[in-house]
Amino acid sequence: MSDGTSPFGNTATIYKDRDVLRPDYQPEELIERDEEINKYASALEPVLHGWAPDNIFIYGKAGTGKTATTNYMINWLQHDAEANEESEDVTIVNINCDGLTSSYRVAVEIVNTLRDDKAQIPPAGHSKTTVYNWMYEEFNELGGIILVVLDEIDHIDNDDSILYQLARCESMGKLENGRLGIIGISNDFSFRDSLSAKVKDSLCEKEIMFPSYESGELRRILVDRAEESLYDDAYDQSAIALSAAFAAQDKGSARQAIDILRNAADLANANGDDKVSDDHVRDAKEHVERGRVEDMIDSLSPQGKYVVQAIAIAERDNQTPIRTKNFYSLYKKVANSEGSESLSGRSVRDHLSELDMIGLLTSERKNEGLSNGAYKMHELDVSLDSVLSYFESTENER
DNA sequence: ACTCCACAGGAATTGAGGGGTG
DNA sequence: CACCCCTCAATTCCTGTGGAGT
Repeated sequence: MSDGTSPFGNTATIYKDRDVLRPDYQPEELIERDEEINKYASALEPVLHGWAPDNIFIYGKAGTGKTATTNYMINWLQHDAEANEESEDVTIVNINCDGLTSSYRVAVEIVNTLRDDKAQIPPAGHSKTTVYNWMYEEFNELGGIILVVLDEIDHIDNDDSILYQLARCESMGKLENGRLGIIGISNDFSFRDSLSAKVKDSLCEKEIMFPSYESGELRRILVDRAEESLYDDAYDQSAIALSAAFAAQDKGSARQAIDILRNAADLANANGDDKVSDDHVRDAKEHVERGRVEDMIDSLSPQGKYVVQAIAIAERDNQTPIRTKNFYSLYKKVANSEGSESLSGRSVRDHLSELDMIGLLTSERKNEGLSNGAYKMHELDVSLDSVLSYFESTENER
């Protein structure tokens, strides 16, 4: 198609500012989170008087504005602290714990964000104590008030010693020069309970719960974003309402609602249509769902993928919900046919419960007493088509 | 009320693989 | 180089559990 005309085709656009619909966009104003902002403000307010902040634990499902609200709050906090003579220097250490599965890794990440490029430390090799000591050195050098934000804190499994270290470093005399506050952000409601008692008490001094958005709230958020990002006559109100309704029906996630709208607008743009319509939104929803499923499966280990493949086969053959025992023999066939050894039943149970956690499938506990005992029934929790098409397309790559 | 099935899922361990220090 | 620290997927061993059967 190199005929001398621009490969970008028609450059007319329905977008005023497409960045507003990108997932990493930080809005200047937050809608529908007033109550949470108030609670947040009262927990952080002591900082402005030079006092130590409370530790804050934020929880709520994905896409409920936890991260956006946190960024909003710390921006204001730094702004006001600079303007206020009474307050000390405020340093924010913003860590996303995604991919940081252990206390050790989190400590390494904290040290590395505070150090310059030359003095970075590797993700393994040293002892935990060494890394903690380096971390305290960095804190002491900074002084003032240090706020450690740990986003997706639930990704740290088992060992919560980093949280203990951070929560208690003042009382253990490790921090001589400054005050430290922790903001923990979690999607997972059960994470709080899985913490050891001593960590729970100190980390959760203030708790703020972010409820899922309802359809009406999502619509107001979307209307606001649409006004900023799209030209007035480039979308139907019903398309906005439909995007909001889809997202509300699923998880009540604002991110998802905005994703759907952006994809719909991209579709309209690519087709050369001058308006985002309901049909674009419907197609976009399919596309977003498919992408989400692909991302989830992509992130799994090879064995995790066989488990997904097996549950999809069970679903296709109308065998779901399927009992763990029956699933296990099906899984073994799948793994073997893919040329792999099969895992023990115990490991497959672990994979199943992990897939339940991330939302690819759902498991229901049953119990039929003496004859049938206690067991679980599993079935797919996402569209079968998107899972099957994932495996068909990776099949072709080989 | 008590037993007992057939699993669920916690705990400890292993072995290969990332990296460190002297 | 020898020896140490941390990680990750998986294994083995084991205790917990809720209701049908007695």
